Amino acid sequence: MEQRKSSKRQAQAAATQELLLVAAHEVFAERGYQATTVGLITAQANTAHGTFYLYFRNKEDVFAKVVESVVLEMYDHTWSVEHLHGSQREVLERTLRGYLEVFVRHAGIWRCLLEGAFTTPSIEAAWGELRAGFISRTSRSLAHLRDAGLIRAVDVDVTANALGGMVEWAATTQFVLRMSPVADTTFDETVATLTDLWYHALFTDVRAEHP
Amino acid sequence: MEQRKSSKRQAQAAATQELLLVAAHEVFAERGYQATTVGLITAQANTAHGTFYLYFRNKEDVFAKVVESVVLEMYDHTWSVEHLHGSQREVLERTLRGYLEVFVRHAGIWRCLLEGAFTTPSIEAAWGELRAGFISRTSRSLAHLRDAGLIRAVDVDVTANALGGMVEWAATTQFVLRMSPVADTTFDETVATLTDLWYHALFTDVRAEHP
Amino acid sequence: MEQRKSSKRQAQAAATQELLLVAAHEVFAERGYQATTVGLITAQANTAHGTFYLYFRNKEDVFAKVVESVVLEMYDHTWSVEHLHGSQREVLERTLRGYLEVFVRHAGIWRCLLEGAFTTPSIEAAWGELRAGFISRTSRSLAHLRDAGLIRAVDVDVTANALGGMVEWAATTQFVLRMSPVADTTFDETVATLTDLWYHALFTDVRAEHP
Amino acid sequence: MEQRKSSKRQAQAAATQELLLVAAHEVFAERGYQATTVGLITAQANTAHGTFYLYFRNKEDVFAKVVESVVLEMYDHTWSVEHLHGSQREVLERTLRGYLEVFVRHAGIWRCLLEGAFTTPSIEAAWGELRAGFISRTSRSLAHLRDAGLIRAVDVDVTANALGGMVEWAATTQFVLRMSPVADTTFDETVATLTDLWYHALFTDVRAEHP
DNA sequence: GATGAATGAGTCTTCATTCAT
DNA sequence: CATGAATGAAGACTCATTCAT
Repeated sequence: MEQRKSSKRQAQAAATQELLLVAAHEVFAERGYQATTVGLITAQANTAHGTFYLYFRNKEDVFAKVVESVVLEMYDHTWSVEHLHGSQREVLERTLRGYLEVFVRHAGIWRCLLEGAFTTPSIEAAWGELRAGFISRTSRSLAHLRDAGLIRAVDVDVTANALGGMVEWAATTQFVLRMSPVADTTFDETVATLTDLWYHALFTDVRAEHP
Repeated sequence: MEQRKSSKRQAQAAATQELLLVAAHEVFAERGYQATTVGLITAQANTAHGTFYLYFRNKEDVFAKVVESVVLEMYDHTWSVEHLHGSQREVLERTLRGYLEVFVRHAGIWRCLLEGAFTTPSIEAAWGELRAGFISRTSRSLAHLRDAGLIRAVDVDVTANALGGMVEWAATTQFVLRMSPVADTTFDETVATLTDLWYHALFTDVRAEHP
Repeated sequence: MEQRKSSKRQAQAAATQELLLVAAHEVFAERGYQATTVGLITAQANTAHGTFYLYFRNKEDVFAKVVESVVLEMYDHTWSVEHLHGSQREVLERTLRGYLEVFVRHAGIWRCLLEGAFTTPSIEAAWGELRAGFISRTSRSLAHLRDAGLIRAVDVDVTANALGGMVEWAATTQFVLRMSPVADTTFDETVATLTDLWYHALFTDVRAEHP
Repeated sequence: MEQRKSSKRQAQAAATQELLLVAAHEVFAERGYQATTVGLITAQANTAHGTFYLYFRNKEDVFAKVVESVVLEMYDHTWSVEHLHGSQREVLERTLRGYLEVFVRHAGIWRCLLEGAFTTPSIEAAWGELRAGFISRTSRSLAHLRDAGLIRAVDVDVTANALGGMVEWAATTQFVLRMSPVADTTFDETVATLTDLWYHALFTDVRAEHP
């Protein structure tokens, strides 16, 4: 009897936490990091103000939890040797396209993440970890390709950070900040150009494939 | 006599404004945008709180003034066809090195600018303007080079934004956020790799120069 | 149980709001509109500064709430045809006496209301509404009396505003501003004279009643 | 030589003071008492901020000086026995019309005066003095008329304050506060009704003149 | 588990007034 | 006489966090 009651309570608790998490996601995505207040989150969740503090230490804490899932999804679309079918260039394009699609879908949270990272050390650190994993995986892929003679000999860490960052930042300036002169460029043009730049920057068979 | 009086006054006023500007620069660079308060700035400048409002409308206003000079200096180190002496690659390297040197020197303000841009619409807009100028100049240079047959046919706007952003963001992740795995990469390595990527991504005489 | 909890909470909240309202009333009456600060109100109520903002948007908001009850009470003592028992003159005197008694009791708030009205557009508007209701009712009463041939043919709107205002302003100069030469006139003298003026200004049976 | 210089200086000083006085008048009339700042006055006068304090102790001080002339002009249009030509009623009407014309012309300052009086004790006192003079003169006139048997036996002080206040306040509600229902009444209607009310409230030959 | 009332620290901004030039 | 730079006190408002119920 006690048991059942307790598990019921646990379920209830989990549901409430999820409720708050979803509400937080929505508010963060819409209003940004610092403009989001605990009050707005609980209002969105139809919860009492105090309930928030049963599940999260503070705004930083929820945000970390909201961000994690989103960022993981984004960085999961990493280009990895395992997915190689088709030519290198096609693989590259598919990968970049996948990444950018997720990016556009989560533009609000991404923007909020950048804001939070520049504002709050713990968020900066958390994001740094997630991003490092992504860059390292890219870096290892590049090392494989280099060892296989498919790409030029480059410093794979710096290169992974630079080219990965190129995509990340091009997407941010275009889809989040909507900066000119690229504000009106189409998604496909962007994918094509970024693929092209990655490809020529690294691959050795450039002349062969595009005579 | 009247003249001298007046000019003395003006000099004094200008000095106070400069004092506040320098103080603001220091505080912003050290503590970031939102953590900076008018009180901290006036304390740093050893002026009364109210004095601040004699010279600036509010925090946003000083920040705009602090940022402008810094960003202009940064974006002035743009790569332009006029400076072409030596091989293309050498010009490119010199340009990137110059940009990155200014960048490292002003890392604190740059970080603060990003934070402010993600926080405050007016800062976002102001930075957008400055950056657009920089990207457009790069874009025009690329168009010249392309017309001269020195680089491949690319979408110059997207490319300028992507490659310009690559440098901007690589510098940010490495020198401002100190993210692994590039946190400990040397300045020279970064310059070399970024130059290399730019070069191969665009130039047509790749094989000729590096057989 | 839930119910009782909730209603207890509600009672507590209502009590706090009432506490603040009473405190605000006291401070406003004593110090006037602009000299009253939220800090003074919360100090008087022994609550935290922030508590105030749980129940009121700002000073204007509390003031509106404080004023409403007082002004309604004041203007409720309007002379209306329904209350006619005794001669016209007796009814008139009873009405004016009632109004002036409430007036004297709330002199502090009345003074504050005038100050607020001349200072703050929204208060001016709110007071205007309340007063318009009062004047219109008087106006309608006058129309009835005129149609019944009891008073002379006059522009009832202008007359209601003028004679209503006469009482309002005589009371203000005497009981609020304590202006000479009426500062030391007794309450009863004032009632008598105002009644007399109203009466002769309007009624047709003047000669009959006071030959 | 010293003499001439000094008188020149005095003239200059007087001119500057006048300049500030006029500027203050304009600003007070337009923005009201508390919204007027020393800065606004000096800006309007094209004077340095500090110059103000050479001629006036503070805002209260200028305001007293601005108000005096205006109020005197207003209250000068008092109804006095000396001006009696034509019937009593005609004299009365001319007097009220004159008062209201001045009133409408100075509505801005009048409003400001009321605001200031309810805000600042010294202004209240100063206005009280001026107004007392006006009421007393009216009071004395009424005494004369009463002794001559032209008006009924009334308490002349209370009556002067009440009927004088009736006009003052009717004008305020209509021309300054634009309160309904009299906001759209014409000037002439108001003059006519106020005259009518004064007349019937006091004069003994009512039936004779208007059978 | 949930509630929501209460707290109070922290910042911005205005403006009267002074005083060195 | 005139200037205008500098001062600093004062008050409004927000919001993260706690805790009694």
